Amino acid sequence: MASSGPNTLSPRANEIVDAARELLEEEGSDGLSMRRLAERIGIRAPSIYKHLPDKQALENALISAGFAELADAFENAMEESDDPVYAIARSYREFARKHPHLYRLMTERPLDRANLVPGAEDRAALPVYEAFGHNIDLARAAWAFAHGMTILELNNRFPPDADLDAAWARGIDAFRPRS
Amino acid sequence: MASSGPNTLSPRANEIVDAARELLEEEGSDGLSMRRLAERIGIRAPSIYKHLPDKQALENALISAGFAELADAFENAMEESDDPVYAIARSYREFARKHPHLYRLMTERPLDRANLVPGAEDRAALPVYEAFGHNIDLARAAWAFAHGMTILELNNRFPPDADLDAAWARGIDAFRPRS
DNA sequence: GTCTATATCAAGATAGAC
DNA sequence: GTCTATCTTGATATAGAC
Repeated sequence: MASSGPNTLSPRANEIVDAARELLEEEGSDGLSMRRLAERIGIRAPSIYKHLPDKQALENALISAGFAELADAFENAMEESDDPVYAIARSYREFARKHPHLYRLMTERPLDRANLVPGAEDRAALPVYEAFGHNIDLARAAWAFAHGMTILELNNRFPPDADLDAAWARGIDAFRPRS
Repeated sequence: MASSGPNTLSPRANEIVDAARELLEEEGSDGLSMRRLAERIGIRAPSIYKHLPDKQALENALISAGFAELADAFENAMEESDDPVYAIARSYREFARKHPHLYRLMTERPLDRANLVPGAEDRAALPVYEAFGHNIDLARAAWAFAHGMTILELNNRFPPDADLDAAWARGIDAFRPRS
């Protein structure tokens, strides 16, 4: 039977979400308005509401997709590396660099968890938990470090001459299980 | 001679900034509009512009004050403790908990450094640098950890049952210089 | 599935009188 | 130093016709 969950969108709705993703990545959250999105598709803003209930639903679809992609990246990285901590850190940083506006959307506000694709967040979290030896406190601390580095860089908070590779390396080293 | 720097505000302007601080702390950045600020003071919004050039100037004054207070907190904490890393981390977390909306304002966007009170940011950064043995990469990584923990908590990103004290402790431990 | 027209709201900022 | 009046912009969203 057909699911009525938040992940089931009509084909047309999916086209709109795809366009929203492009708009988001090009112009950031501020550029992602219903009007501008409609303009890009070639329709009028009110028409969007025939396919998606509101803007929150649009953002939830983008965020869910983001978590799925991040989970893919983590899983691939873990397979190809014998240094899990480094693999996770590098793919986290890479994801954020590649999709800075999506990353912001995914992290800057509370999640509307009830309306995300079920399991998407957990699937992304699991490889992190595993990479840190199932130590939940360590995994959370390491995530905080990675998010802090990422968002402070996106917000231009480090001096222009700061060696961020070195800071990342120092942090990764700090969180690596000690022999 | 009188300075014409960004830190010289008229007495009336300072009253307005004080009211803005209250409004910010009570209602967050979204509540801090020129109209609502004026309402709180008992004047009309356009009158504010006779004392401050624009909203950015208002925010810069708030941010500069925030850095000064954070620097005070760091300096006091360093004096009273023989564990600099812990002292910095605890006072950082305490500042953010006490002034979550100000903390957000101070960290969520690029700084308009040219128009902040000169030296305010540096004065807050110095104790951090010193606490981490003048290791700039370590200091930056530790800052990223602290900011990540803080902002992820403010954004409600940890599970409700997460033991954040434990995650903080684990992170602080990771960044403490090893014997 | 898309349209026009509109409701509703709120923001930052300026001109010019008093 | 404050006022009224106004400009300009832009957002989400709904009603109802086609």
